[in-house]
Amino acid sequence: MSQIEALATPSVTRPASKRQAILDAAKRAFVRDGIGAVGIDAIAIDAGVSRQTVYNQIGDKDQLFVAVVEDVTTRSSALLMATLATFPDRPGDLQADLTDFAVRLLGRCMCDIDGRALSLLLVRESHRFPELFETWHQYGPGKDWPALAACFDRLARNGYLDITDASLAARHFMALINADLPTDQGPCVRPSEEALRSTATLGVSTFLRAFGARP
Amino acid sequence: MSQIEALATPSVTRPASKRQAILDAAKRAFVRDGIGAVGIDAIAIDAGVSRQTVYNQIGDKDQLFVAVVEDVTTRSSALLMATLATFPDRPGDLQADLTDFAVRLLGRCMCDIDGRALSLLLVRESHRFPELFETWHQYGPGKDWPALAACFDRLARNGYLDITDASLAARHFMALINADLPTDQGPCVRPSEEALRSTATLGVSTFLRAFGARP
Amino acid sequence: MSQIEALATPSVTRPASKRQAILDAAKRAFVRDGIGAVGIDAIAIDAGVSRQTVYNQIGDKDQLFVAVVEDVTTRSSALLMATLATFPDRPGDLQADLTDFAVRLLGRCMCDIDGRALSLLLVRESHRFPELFETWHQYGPGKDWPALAACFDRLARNGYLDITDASLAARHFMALINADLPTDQGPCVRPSEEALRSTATLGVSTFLRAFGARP
Amino acid sequence: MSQIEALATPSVTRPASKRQAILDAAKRAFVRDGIGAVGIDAIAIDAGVSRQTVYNQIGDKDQLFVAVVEDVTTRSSALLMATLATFPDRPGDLQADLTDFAVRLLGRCMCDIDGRALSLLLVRESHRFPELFETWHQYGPGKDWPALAACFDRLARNGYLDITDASLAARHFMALINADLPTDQGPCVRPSEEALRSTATLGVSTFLRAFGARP
DNA sequence: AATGAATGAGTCTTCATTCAT
DNA sequence: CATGAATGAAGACTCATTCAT
Repeated sequence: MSQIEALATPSVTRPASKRQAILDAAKRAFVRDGIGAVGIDAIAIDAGVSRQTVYNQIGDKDQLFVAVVEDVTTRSSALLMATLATFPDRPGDLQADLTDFAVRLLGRCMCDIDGRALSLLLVRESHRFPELFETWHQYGPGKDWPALAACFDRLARNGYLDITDASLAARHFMALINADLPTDQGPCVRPSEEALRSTATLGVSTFLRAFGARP
Repeated sequence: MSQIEALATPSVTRPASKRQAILDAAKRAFVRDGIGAVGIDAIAIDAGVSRQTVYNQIGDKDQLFVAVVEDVTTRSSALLMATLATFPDRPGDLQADLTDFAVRLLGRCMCDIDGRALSLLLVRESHRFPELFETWHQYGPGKDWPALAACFDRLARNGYLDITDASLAARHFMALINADLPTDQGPCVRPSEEALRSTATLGVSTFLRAFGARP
Repeated sequence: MSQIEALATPSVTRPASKRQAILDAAKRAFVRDGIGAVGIDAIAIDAGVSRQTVYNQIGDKDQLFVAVVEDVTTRSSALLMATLATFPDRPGDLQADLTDFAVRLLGRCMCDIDGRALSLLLVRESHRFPELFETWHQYGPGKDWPALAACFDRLARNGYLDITDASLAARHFMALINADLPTDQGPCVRPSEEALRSTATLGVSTFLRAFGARP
Repeated sequence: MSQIEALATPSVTRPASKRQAILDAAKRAFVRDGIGAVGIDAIAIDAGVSRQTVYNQIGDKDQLFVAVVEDVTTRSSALLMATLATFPDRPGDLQADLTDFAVRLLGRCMCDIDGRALSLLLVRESHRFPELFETWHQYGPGKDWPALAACFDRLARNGYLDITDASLAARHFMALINADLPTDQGPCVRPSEEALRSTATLGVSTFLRAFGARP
């Protein structure tokens, strides 16, 4: 929030941000404990608001879950698209630039620890939220791999890669750069920058051994 | 149980198998709904026993969870080791034999849908079962990748692969053959045999592009 | 049981004594934990019989309680009457003989730890066992103070005491010799013989200071 | 609460008194039925609050029991000390003044019907509340008999009694004035004022026959 | 007679939700 | 908006009792 905005809302800056505080607290609680094991009170306290405010602003627990999923989906989707925009279409140093991109992607995908846990939650509770589940399937994480495939397609057309199936290359790229990340390593363990770069380097290296253009 | 055994034990096969029936039902329920959302009654009904029998045979919910984890760990670990024993050390057709092995591995790893979901559960509830978590970390799934690495090391020494880090090769191999499997695709979706073979073929293909020995 | 009886019942000596074993175990459990907190299983195990035998021999929990109360009432009443029969009507040494009698009485009244606890139980559950409560009130412990009063009346008539109300003397005698006994001192604490004799001596001493015949 | 206070606090006297209402209801229920046979719901209804309020204000059943014991201990101890302060150190009419004091003491000791029953409960459940049991043993009822003994000691020094062991006199005094009170006479039977005076008169009479100073 | 299991009831405890202040 | 309380509905766990073996 800018200073001007802060000045414009003298003492009641919250009304808008309270909703976000609730959503953040709820997200944390949901991914940490699961949807059924969280108490509304705990969320309210963590968000610094009263229980009633949760009900006033958002509604009951199911509505809260829906709101959290929508919030996270929107945010992480935008983040992912923004990251894809940094794909090196015409790299100077293919190995180095692709590794940098992979590090950026992982750095975001790890903020996706939340998104990932939410996905599992959503799958688990899919029978209770069929519409949300559908929406998420269509506009959710899967929808973005085609965008990544397009990136690799451009890179191949530019002569940097030797691939026939850009979609497959995208999937294997993702698999390789994620290979060393401990996906089940317990809650809230954000890997260090070095770990990210290490696994990205190794993954890109293998990727290029398989798909790098050969003279 | 063979037909002969079935005939030999007309009506009293249960006493021993009731425990197993409970564990199986509990495993299904836990991985489907999470540990907190399952009712003991539902498990008992699913297992075809009475609620009391659950308490008599195993104990309360926590003990039930521990028993399930131990049971699954033991079984899946044995299965994995048995599968690793079929690794093609001296393959006739490298691509084909490695793909067959990958299919076998995936066929077991998918029975490991249970194991995988249990892992997530265990991570989530690790603070409530610290000892179990520790044991599982030491003797659990991670301990077997070194065994796979040893397989690849043998393969490389036999001249079939061009690798310097067998452990890395093992990790990337696993990542590639799992790349197309929808890990979060909802509960209990066992991929078809064709899907398994397809993803295995693609994964092994890329793997060999990267690490196959070149003449 | 005599040897002949033992021979007559070769391997099934219990059928008769099992009932008593159950009643004893039930009594212990009831006075220790209260009627509601006891499990039939615990009683059965303590009695060394199976749960079914309890139901076969006696019936459900209420019938078990009734049987225990009747058993204890019968036994302790007989014991008390037998003890009263040893009252020193014509003592050689009034102080000493009365003290000996008090010690005997206390020794029985303390075995009556059970009886006492049962009384409290019966009072507490009186609304559930109205007939038993009535019977116990009529034939129970209260019915015996008149007998003790008669003893003191005889002693007074023989010139050893200076009392006008034998019943009052009996009550005060009981109060005094019980004064130092820790009635609430926790479960199953049987006072030592010395403690019994000490409190009896002090109580009888005060009693005789008040009611001893003066020349 | 005085009329003035009642007027001054029109409708919101509760917040503080709800806790007390719960404790009172719980005390009644515990001493009536025992700790295991009482339902939290019954206590809540009797206290005029909701079940949740019990849990919010105090906690689970064990904490409720602890709170009740502490409350009763504190109150009855204060009451007893206040009553002891009215002991007639220099009585005009020894028999009459001592009887009046005994009546006051009994009137309080009967509020001790609660305390007494609680003692038994505490003894029975002592293994589950070891610390509470210890505390109660140290600061509980026993600690006050020395105070009564000091009263009798003063009375003797002033020439009204002929005793050598003030502590013994105190214990026998208590035993005698309690002799006719039906301690096990069922629940919540508060003796009439006449019964109190009668038993006090008889007890003090015997006490003075034994220990009254003789000219 | 003893064992293991089944059934149904009951209790404790927590939670989501709403209402009054 | 926050606080505290009330309500109703769960679910875990225990128990008494009965059956079948």
